[in-house]
Amino acid sequence: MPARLLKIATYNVNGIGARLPHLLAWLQREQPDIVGLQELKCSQDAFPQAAIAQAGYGAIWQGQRAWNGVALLARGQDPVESRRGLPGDPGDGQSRYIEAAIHGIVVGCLYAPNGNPQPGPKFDYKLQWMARLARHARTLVELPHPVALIGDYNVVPTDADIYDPKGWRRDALLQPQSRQAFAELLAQGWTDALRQVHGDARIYTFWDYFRQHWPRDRGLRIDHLLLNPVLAAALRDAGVDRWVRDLEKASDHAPTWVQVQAPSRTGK
DNA sequence: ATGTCCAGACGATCTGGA
Repeated sequence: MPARLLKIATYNVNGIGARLPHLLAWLQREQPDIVGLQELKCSQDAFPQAAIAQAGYGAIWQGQRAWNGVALLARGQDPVESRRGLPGDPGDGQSRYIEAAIHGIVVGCLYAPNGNPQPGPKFDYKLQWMARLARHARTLVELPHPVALIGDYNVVPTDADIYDPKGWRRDALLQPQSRQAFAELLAQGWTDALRQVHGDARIYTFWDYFRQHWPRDRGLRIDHLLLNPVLAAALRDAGVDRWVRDLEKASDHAPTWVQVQAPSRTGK
């Protein structure tokens, strides 16, 4: 019997109010099984649950007025929520993490802080948040079932992940401390799925709105799917749905995805 | 400093954030 494949995707929508038509068109065409969304930029009450249910997806979300906001969508089922918010700072009111079991996989959806300008309090918050993420990730990586940590990490891991590292050298996304935080996750045993599949190929997931960067393909790779060893063994393909970035009034990010062999229902 | 887009606000343009 052929193995069933699951598509897991992450998409920073940059405002779900402005981007709902794009989101629905993408769900219809690509039929991802598991979706993490970031930058909803909507209050908890304003999330378009009815339209997403109509498209065939159950959803959980953590909204926030105007900024941040994350959601998880599950094709044909409801996510089973396991966590809302990163542990380690009860005073952190920013909506940046939500986690659930979907189709037999534990999925954490994250929107890491941008951190600009650096140095400064926003950069300090970015590094503290990444340290909290690392502490939580350590509790997930060695679990005996498949786990994915997907989202906008706001980190360009290496100079090969950006069109112009010199032009961005002072940006928070390229700082050694930011890159070290990402590298520490990989050192725990997580696999960077896009790099695993594509080796040294140029891959971008974000093209800012300035200076016609999209038409000139001047991008950054900052949306990542990290897989624990159990799930990495099931990895079959990975990619970026660039056609979504080419739509009129597009988000500055494109959906980024992996295809994995579905876990067996009996478990292991 | 620049570039562009989103959401919100005592709004018919400004601001903060990215």
